[in-house]
Amino acid sequence: MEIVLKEKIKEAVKIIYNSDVTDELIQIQETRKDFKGDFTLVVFPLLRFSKNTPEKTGETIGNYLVDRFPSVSGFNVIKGFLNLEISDNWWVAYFEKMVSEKSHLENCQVEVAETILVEYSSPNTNKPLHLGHIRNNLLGNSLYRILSATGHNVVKTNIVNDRGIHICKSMVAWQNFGKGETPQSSGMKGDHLVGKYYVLFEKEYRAEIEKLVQAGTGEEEAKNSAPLMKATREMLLKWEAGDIEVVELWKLMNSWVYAGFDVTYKKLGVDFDKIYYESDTYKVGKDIVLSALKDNILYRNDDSSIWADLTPDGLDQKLLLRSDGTAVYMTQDLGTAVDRFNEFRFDKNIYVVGNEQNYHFQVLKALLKRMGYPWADGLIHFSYGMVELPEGRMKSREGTIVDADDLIEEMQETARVVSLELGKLSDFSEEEKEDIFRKIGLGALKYYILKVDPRKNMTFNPAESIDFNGNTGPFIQYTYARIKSVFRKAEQMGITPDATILIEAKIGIKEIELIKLLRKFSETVSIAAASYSPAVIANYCYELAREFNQFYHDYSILGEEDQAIRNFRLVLSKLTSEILFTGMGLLGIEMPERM
RNA sequence: GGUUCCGUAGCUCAGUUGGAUAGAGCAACAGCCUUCUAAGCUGUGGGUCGAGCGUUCGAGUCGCUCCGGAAUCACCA
Repeated sequence: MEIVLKEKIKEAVKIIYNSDVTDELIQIQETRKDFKGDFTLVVFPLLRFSKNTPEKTGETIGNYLVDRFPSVSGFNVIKGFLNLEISDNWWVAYFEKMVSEKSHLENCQVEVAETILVEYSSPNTNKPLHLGHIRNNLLGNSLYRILSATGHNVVKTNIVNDRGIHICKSMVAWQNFGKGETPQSSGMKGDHLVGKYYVLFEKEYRAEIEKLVQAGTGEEEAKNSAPLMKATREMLLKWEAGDIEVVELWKLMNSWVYAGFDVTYKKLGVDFDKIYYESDTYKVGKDIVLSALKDNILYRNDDSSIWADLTPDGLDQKLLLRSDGTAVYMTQDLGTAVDRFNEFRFDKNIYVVGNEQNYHFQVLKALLKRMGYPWADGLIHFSYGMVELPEGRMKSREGTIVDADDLIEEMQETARVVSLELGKLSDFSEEEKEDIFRKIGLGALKYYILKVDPRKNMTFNPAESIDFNGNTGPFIQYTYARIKSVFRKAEQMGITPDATILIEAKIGIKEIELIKLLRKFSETVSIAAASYSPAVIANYCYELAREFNQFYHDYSILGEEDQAIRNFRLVLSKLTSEILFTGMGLLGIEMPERM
């Protein structure tokens, strides 16, 4: 409609003022709710042609449109804004077209489908997942869904940080203090068990440092010479050398962690097409670094560590291999990127990684370009904000880490309590009830996280549990369940919606408002895909649900006597439920049929 | 100190390329269930959009300066 209006206005300016206008001067937007009308032309930019007041210009163009364009049923001019009213018929016809479309995603398909890798999750195998990882997983997974929905060929990847000095820490701690404890013997989830030893390492390590400092050793010296740290460094060297005993222990402890992660991933509803392990890719990275050294792209320091000089790129010196020859984080990321390109020939490689690593990705891209990989341009750091507590960052030392498994459990528990209180599910089996609690609890959590602009830091207050009223996941799920309920009732009454006889119905204001919102769905998905923002879809779904609830409150659907109107409202409700289902599906949120 | 990001109602957040009187939810208060699910709907109060200057017919949005906060600049990941 906007496009047609633009053409008509162009034509009007041509005929009335004898001038050619460029598209960007014709600004059409939706009319604000407090004014009468559907679309608004901002007339200020056209004053240079009309050489008249904004009011006169608006009126002249308005008159022209009403005379020549039957879909424009009326207009009003307020200040420099020409508010155009579109006829009900046009809206109903448009609605009919929407209903007839096979898929609600039909209109947001990209012209050129790209191969896009989305890397998300990226856990360390030394501790369990926490709230920060939840944001990462939900964003990454939703991004995958959104990009796929617009027609791209998307591959979900995960890089597991399964090697490195931090992994050795939990291994050393387990060796020294573990007494052979296993997930089976302790009854602990594997990732939590390994995490326990990582925490223990830090504790014991600090104690050692303190002892040394008190004995007169310097702080730095103490950190380096503490027996636990020495043991850890030795273990890393042994690991890189392939020492059998170390590798076996490493495999064993990692297997515990993976079993634990799998449970959490499953609960969150995320998965991966291809999992990379740094224990594989760091070697590729090392080779790349060494060959770049040969080509004089890198340099070797006196202590034989290897560096890149990125000062010409406005960056710094960057270490790529330690003096003892072991790899750092950057080394393996180089390897992973090259590995991936060789396997997938991606157009884009999106890293869902927190904004604390902005610098890292700048360096990674600069390095790859320096090394002559032109595809490095396709590397995109999807930099999302941290999840903070009211008092600031989560800190393991202060025990403020919000554990992922605990949080998911709490959410389901809250859903259970609220649902049982409302008591609408009494005729369900225990199993069915649990499934609904799960959907609601996770819906609340996922929506809470995803409705926020991913780029921004967000605050989570553990003291206030996540809400189930207002702008929340359960609110939208509830709206959906309500519509489903209407349809169950309609079936009982022997009424089936008929999408082919809509035009006979007279429609009201709320109904047009709903149609307007439904119409914006595909555009919203396109914007979300282009801006990598699930939040855009979350907020859209909320707006749609709110609008529907108003309609639902103000109008009777099945109680309507006029059959054409009743049918229209049924079809309208049906489309709303489908859009809500699809939209929330892009966020990875399931919808219960009843709640 | 350098670089980057952020500052919108008491709290948590929206605010497409600059457009009209800046919006939601939570919390508070007041209403609405003999009628399709009240996890809902309606209303009231609550704002110098961190501050200032500039560009513009028009700035929460763009530019500059300052204030406040965060991240990063590791032989950590």
